[in-house]
Amino acid sequence: MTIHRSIDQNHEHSLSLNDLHQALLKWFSEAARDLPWRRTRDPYRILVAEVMLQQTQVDRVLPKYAAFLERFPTLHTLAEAPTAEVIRMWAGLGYNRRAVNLQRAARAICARYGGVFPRDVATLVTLPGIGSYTAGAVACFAFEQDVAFMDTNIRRVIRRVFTDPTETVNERALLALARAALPVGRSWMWNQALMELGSLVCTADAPACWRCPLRDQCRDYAARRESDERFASAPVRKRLAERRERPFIGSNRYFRGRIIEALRMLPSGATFALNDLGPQVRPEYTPDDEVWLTTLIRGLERDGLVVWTETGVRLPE
DNA sequence: AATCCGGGGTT
DNA sequence: AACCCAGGATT
Repeated sequence: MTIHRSIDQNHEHSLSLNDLHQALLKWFSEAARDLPWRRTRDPYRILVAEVMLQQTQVDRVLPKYAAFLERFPTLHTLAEAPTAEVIRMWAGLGYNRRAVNLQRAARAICARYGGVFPRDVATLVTLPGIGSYTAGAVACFAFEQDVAFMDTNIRRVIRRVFTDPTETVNERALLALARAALPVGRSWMWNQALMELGSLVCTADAPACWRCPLRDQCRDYAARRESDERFASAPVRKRLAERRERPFIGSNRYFRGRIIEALRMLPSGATFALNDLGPQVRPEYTPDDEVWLTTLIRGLERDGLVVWTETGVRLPE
């Protein structure tokens, strides 16, 4: 089935893609949150926001975003700052590799492109920590290009509105649908609106269809209205109990975070001796745990998050 | 395709 | 306790 047939099929009842654009863009202009990264087209500020927002909720990013930009107001200030300082400003956001990669990207832009921000997706994806989503988001939100990209919100909205609820659709097909649905010239607002809708209305479970501007044009809503029992019962889609998430406390990730947090407390340049770091990170630490600790440190070292010398462990300068 | 990578909030 | 979240990189 072609993309256009698939989209047209949604609107066989006299509703066109243009109506879909109108409905969502109108809703966005009325309901959108006032978020700082929507008030700028500075590619540096857009990039910082997009990296922070990777797997991290808006409410948690907001205060960190302001502080980070105050400390590193431009691409150059970030590129020239000590990495330790960048990692410190990342506290509370998690996935600390993002901080290192963000600075590496800033340095690469300065080194490779003379500080001139790349505009096209193909170049952006070559930068560290920038994948297909972030590259598309920067191209669209900073340079207002008509590009489609997938994040968890856009993916969910596109699937519900455009695809058969009984079928599974792969990523490539979803991206093709998103591309075909772009309103040329207004993709900035369109992509923002898709994300805002997925975040505020078309949520993962218990979507608020009654206040959705796309309700009458949504295949998922139509299907669930057909079988009203499923529509009435609250959980739309029960999580399958297979492959459950592993406990976080005690995990590798947990202790990596503890190590970085301990190192952040140190004055700049100071190192943490291995025998002091162990008990700081894990109260019941004994010398027998040294292999366990050094394995963690090697992993952090590989990610560029720590430096390990004879005197001990510290954040990279 | 799976797994790893933080950590806080929600249910 | 399980699940979610403006993903990316590695294997």
